[in-house]
Amino acid sequence: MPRGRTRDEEARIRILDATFELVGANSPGKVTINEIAAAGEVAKQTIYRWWPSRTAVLLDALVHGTMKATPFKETDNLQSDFEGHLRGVIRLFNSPTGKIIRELIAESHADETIAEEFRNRFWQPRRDLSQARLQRGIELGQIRSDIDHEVVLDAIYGPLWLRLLIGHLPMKPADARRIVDAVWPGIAQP
Amino acid sequence: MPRGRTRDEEARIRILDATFELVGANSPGKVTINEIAAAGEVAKQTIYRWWPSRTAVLLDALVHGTMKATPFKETDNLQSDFEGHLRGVIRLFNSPTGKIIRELIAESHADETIAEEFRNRFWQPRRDLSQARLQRGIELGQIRSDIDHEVVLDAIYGPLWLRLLIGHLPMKPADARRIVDAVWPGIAQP
DNA sequence: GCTTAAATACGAGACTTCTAGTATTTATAG
DNA sequence: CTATAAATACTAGAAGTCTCGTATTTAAGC
Repeated sequence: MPRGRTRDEEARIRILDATFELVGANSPGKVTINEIAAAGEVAKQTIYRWWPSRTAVLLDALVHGTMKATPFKETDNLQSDFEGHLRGVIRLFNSPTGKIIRELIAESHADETIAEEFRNRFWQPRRDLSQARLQRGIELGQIRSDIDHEVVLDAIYGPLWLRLLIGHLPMKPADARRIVDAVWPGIAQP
Repeated sequence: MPRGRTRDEEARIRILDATFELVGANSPGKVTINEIAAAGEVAKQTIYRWWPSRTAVLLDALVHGTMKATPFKETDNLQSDFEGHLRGVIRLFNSPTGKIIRELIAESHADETIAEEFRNRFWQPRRDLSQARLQRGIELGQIRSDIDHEVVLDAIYGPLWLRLLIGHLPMKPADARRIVDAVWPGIAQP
């Protein structure tokens, strides 16, 4: 047991909650560290004692505020499982979470460390989930075995990310069906 | 003919060229206006006389440096036309142009004006090109007529954008074939 | 047990640094 | 005479650092 005052766990949670809420609520512009500190009722230095940068706080807030993975059912109909999962992710992206993701992607451009952490802590776990399901589909003979997993996953989830980041069109939960329908014939076992 | 000294056209080009080169060459971090001014051998105020913001310069530099649209052949084989076009775009995204696009997307997050201009001046023209080709395919009976164009285009080009912006995997020109192959069965006229 | 010292965290806010964008002044081209 | 360009000082705002006083917890001395 280390000596000294212990970390204020409630402060940590207040910081992450405040960050998540501020970024999700405030329109595009940046949320400053001072605002986060004020909203979390915490001194700025308390933030910098535990996080190396503003962006690191954002990333933690994202992971903290989106803990529960979007569910991925496992029925005997793989196609509708994917459709359901995609629909869930679409909903997630249309919530405040979407704004935080956008901001993190933006910041990632200037900070490869954050880019990597984003992939490791947010992107990859979800990716692995879909990937495993795809693999299972192959073993069950529902999916062609000669496909490039990465390309298929990018084709299914890419349109959603594209619309989130470019903003040319909204992405509705109902689009999940269209997307999966468009891609499925190319990957299903004939 | 306007009175007074005329605009220095060479300076304008030096600014755009310098911007394009600096963003493309320098690793992730931001290129500052001062650096651009120095590299273009121009006073900072000369930049702000003609562009409203740093990001506006970036956007002009992108359009200026990527003038020639990636070619879109029109043979009797629509599938391979799409594949060829996608291959071209992949190559473009792997060049310095890719970095400028990433930076612009990042900046767009905090500036909806730029986001809109980016879509209008870079995204939409290319989108329209692909869209027209898709429409033509329908008229020729090669493509199903009941598909959602937007979703199909997002599925074809989404993976590329995804890999550019997330950086989880590189996108090679050879992937163009895999992507189009994956999507095509879902849209081709049976 | 009780007191005290050591170690660490927190709050508050001044301070530093960096960069976008503005303003001013002087020179130069049409 | 008029508008642009160069040079450079200036303003504003935000990230991140530093300092100081205070609070909290463990360990040592008695």
